Order: sequence, then structure tokens, then C-alpha cells
Amino acid sequence: MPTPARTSLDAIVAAGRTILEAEGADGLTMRRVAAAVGIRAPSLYKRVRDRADLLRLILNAAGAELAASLDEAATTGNPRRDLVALARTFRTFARRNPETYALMFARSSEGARMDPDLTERASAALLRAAAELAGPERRLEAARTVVAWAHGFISMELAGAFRLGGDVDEAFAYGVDRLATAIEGPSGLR
Amino acid sequence: MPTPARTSLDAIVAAGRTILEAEGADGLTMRRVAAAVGIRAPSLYKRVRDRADLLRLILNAAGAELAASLDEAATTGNPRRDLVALARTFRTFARRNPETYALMFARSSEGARMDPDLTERASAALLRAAAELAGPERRLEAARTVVAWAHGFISMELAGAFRLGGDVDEAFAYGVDRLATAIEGPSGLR
DNA sequence: ACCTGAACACCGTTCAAGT
DNA sequence: ACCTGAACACCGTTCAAGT
Repeated sequence: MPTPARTSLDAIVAAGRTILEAEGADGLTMRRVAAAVGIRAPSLYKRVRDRADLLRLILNAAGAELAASLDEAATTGNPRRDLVALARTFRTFARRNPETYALMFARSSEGARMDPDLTERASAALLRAAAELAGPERRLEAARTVVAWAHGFISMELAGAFRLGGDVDEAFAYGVDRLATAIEGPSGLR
Repeated sequence: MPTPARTSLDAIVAAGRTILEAEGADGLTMRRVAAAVGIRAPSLYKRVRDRADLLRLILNAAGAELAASLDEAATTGNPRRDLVALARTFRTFARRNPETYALMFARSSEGARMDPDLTERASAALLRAAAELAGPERRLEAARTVVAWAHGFISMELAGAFRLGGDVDEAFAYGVDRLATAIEGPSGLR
């Protein structure tokens, strides 16, 4: 005789996101998530394969939000301003979802990998701006250089690695300005 | 009546490094490290406060090696060539010690933080090159921009985030060249 | 169909007892 | 002084049993 469902996959993923940001990755335990949705840990396995699967679903949900924000941000028509807007949007997301952000870019030791389609969607606007600034042949390297800088800056900021003082906001503004200039025009390589 | 020591802190840290790189952070268990040095897990607590402390010692040992390599690398006399050498040295270290590298730049959720003196030592050569390229007033922002790019590039490479194809080595060479140019000369900001 | 308690094989860590 | 087995409070996960 069927028992009515007491929760849903969406509720589990949402609870997981909240717990992940509030308690960190170590705090995201199956028992804790189960309690948050009013069931016991073993019942979670009716809806997710294992903890890595739950983590994957959490990263996908957050990644979809990020991709949508990026799409919205890059709409000024000016590639340089779009680039600045994209970098800011990226940083804002990371500061609001630091634990999630760290896992998105982590080595797969946690076993969870975001949906590749989402990664592509999140890259699209940047590739467009990069093509306009650096030229179509160099657009991939240019986009990579910018995203590497932005990710590096943000992850160091989140890790508290900027310990030599100075204004971090200003350093971010300086960096994105320098990067935009760096990928502009003909390559100095070779 | 004293029992002779069966191992040493150095042996424990060395075993920890090997296990960390071979099995990942999750594989670095107190029981596993103890077995590698021929004792039982509880005896480790005679030499380290807890697992976070062991992790800290591992990161310090690796960080000292990295700082020494960086010092050695930046000796061409030419700031631009020094910058390229520093970036390459950094990347080589990360590729040889990927698990250690990831923890060095991780949020302190793992609880282990490297010795600040080591961070400073590792930054010194870069700050010198940055001062020559960008001018003394902009050296901190310039150094941060370069290290952010390098760390971002490397951590994305290690995470397997470069999925759109293209030559990753060439992208690294392109990036460091662009970054060196980017921090040169007067700032375009403001 | 969904949910549960009990159980298993792991953790990090403590502690009394051994030499 | 250093090392140990036993124990505790946690994990993720499985599974038979309940409704």
C-alpha cells in the first residue's frame, strides 16, 4: 500500500544548498539534509543515488542561476563594459555562495561534476565579448585568460589569501581593466 | 620506563605528503598515516595536535619547497623573463603536487592554514618583478593580478575545467605574455 | 511506493593501561 | 616517554520490515 511522499527532490536540493552555505561541505551530511526535509537519512536514497549525486544536483541548481545572471549582465552592447559586468556578476555570485562556488571549481575529489551544458551556457557571453575585443581567432585564449584571472582573484579573496593589505575592490577594478586591455588588439606572442 | 620512539614528526609529515598526493585529501586518514610509519593512530597524537595540524605541517613543508623554487627561478635579471619563469615554476609545482596545491589555496574549511611567513617568502620574487614592470606604486595590484591569473589558470587546469579544446600549454604562454604586457606602463584606470 | 530502525564499515579522537 | 586496544560519537550506505 503506497505511502504518500513526505518531501520532494527539489526540497532536498534546496535544503542541501542552504546547509552547504551555512555549515560548509563537511556539514552537508545525509542525516542533516534528511532532518531538514522531515525524513530520515535512508529515505534520501529513494531520490538521490548517493551524496555525490546530491552535490551534483546542488551545483547544477546554483550553476543555472549563475548562467542566467551572466546572460542578463552582458547586455550593454559595449564589449569592454560587458566584460566588466560579467566579472562583477561572477564575483557577486561567489561572495553570496562561497561554499558552492568553491565546489564548482574544485578538483573532482568530491566526485560531483556540474552539467557541461551549464558550463557552456555560462561561458557563452564571455566568449562573445572576448571575440569582439581580441578577434575571433584569439577568442578562446582571451576568454580563458580573463576567466582564469577572475576565478583566481575570487578564490584567493574567498580563501583570505590577500594578506598584504590594500583595497581589494580597487584591485579587482584595476585587474579587470588591465585584463580587458591585455586581450585587446594583436597578440604580442611570437 | 621510557619506550624508544618508533618514528618522528618528519617521517609522519613525509608519509602524509605521499598519502595526500596518492589518495587525495579524503584518503589522508590518521589510521593510514600511522600505518605508513609503523604505529597506530592514537600514537600520532603524541606528535601532532590533530588532523588539521598534520595538514598544516604538510602544507608548510610543500610551501617551503615552492618558495625555494621560486627564489631560484627569478634570477635572469630581466623582469619580464623572471615573470615567465615564476609562472612556469608555479605551474610545475602545482602539476607535481596537485592535491597539496589545491589545499594551499583552499578555503580554511579544512582548518589548515600555511605559515604566513612562507606566503610572504613565496611572494617576494614576484613583487620584485612586478615593481620593475608596473612601477613601485602599482606593484601590489600588479603582483595580485598576475598571481590571480596564474592561480586561476592552474586551478582550472587541475580541475579539468578547460573543456573547449585548444592547446593548454599555448594558452598558458599566451596568458603570461598578455599579463606581463597588461601590468606594464601607466595604468589605464581612471 | 515511501519510510524506518538496525546494522555495517568506516572516520577522528580520548583514555586508561601497558612497557 | 611512547605505544596500544577499547571505546565514543560521528559518518555514508544497505536492507529487511513496516504501512
